[in-house]
Amino acid sequence: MDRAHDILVRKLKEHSDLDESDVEALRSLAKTPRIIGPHEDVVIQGAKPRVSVILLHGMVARYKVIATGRRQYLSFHLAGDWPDAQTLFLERMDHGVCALGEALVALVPHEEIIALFKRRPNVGFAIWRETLIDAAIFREAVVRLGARPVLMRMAHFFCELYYRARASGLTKPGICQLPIHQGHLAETLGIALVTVNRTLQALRRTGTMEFRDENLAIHDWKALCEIADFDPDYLNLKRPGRL
Amino acid sequence: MDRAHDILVRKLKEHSDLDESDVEALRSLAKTPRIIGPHEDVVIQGAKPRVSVILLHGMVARYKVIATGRRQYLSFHLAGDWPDAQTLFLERMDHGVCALGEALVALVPHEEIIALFKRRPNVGFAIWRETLIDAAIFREAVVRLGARPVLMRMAHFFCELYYRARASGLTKPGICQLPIHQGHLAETLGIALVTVNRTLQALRRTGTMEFRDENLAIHDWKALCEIADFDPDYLNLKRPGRL
DNA sequence: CGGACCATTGACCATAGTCAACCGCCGTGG
DNA sequence: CCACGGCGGTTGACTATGGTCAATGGTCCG
Repeated sequence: MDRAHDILVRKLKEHSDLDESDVEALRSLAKTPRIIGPHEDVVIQGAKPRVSVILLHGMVARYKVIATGRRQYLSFHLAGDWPDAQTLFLERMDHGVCALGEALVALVPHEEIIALFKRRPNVGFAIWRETLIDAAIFREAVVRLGARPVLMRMAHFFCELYYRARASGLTKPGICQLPIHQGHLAETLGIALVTVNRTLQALRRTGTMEFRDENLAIHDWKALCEIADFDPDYLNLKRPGRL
Repeated sequence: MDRAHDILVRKLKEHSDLDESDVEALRSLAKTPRIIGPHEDVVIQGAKPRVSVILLHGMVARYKVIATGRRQYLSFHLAGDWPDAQTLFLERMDHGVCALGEALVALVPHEEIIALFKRRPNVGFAIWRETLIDAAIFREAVVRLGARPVLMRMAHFFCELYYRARASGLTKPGICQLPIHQGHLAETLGIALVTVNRTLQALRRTGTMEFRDENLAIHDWKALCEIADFDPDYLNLKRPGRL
């Protein structure tokens, strides 16, 4: 699980400073690998996990199901993300986590992590920061759903995902593979499936981006950001990386 | 500022265990009081504050303004809340905080708080938990905006606010004073002002609640929760308190 | 008394939702 | 081998929810 360690450290360094001893301490954490099949749940809504999940490969999504049966996706996660970090201090999962394509995760026991925080507060602060960025992403999702018209909403969603993927080195220039289907978009953006389809076409017609067959192609990043009113500040990444 | 200390400790104890020394350590924090006028900003979007805000009295709201000029409220805060706790580890405010009615806050220097975490990890964990509950509330807001029809959405909003106010002892039985106007509701729930008005009327007609003149009256809590599909689990409060 | 602000109402409109059919691709099994 | 079924995506016709625009009323305050 040395690869797990590298991915985790790389991600935390996107926003936090870690010294040699911090990195060393993170290496010492027990990391149990697990493969998750497409659409399989990694964490069940309502569970009380005693381990945390670090995503090593693939994509997972967090979601809630409400009484009407409708599913709402909350966020999408890429390699290095820690999609259930909040279980460190919130006992019960208020949502589920599922894999989109096939995913590889590492499981780390809570007690080890918390013991580590006491030894090395800086590691705790880095992970705390990770959870705060997570919250910042939710805030932006609130704005997206509450204040942005549909075209802008979808454009903004793709901007965020592309930007984050790029910061983590998961893109080819202008291209990004995402195991996301139109149904996921509907349940993320709060619109009907047919509207997703029509809005994707409208986005294609702008000439700025194209999403089909699980592939996102960015043709004109700057113009797309204009359409989306996208400003990556809220992601709090240290090295913006020119796009 | 002893009152500030009491309010803060009381709030943290809604979800976390603090021992005598923890409480004592929190008492030692410097707390500078400040009065905020109605609609005045407590924290400006884009600022890089070196102090954190603890709300002692009144209500504040967090919001973002997007390029179109539309304002989206993200959350509302009651006495004891720590509306900008994330500035402890995220340098730049991605949103603003404004007072609704008149509000009283206490300002606490970041450096003191962070030094305290190193001495007493448990206090850090309590405040970390506070920020995680904050994130849980944003997640629920995402679901509200993305998945719930308008009547349910508004009912859910009032359920949350009433439940939180009650947990903090800020309600009279079935009654809660909230300095919120219909315009705020529109920019919180992602609907037009006229729709707010009509939906409030629809809610009155259900006989479960009434909101007018800044007063929320709950007539039938259980039925209202049904309409709202409200389940307070996500608030992670220790003592649910029968309603 | 006049103006500002908030709430309310009515008439009309537009965006997105519902319903339903069809296409293309792929994997499976007769 | 090809037929079939399932799934994801696409399209069209119609509907409905909520938005826009505009006017009115009430209350508080200067």
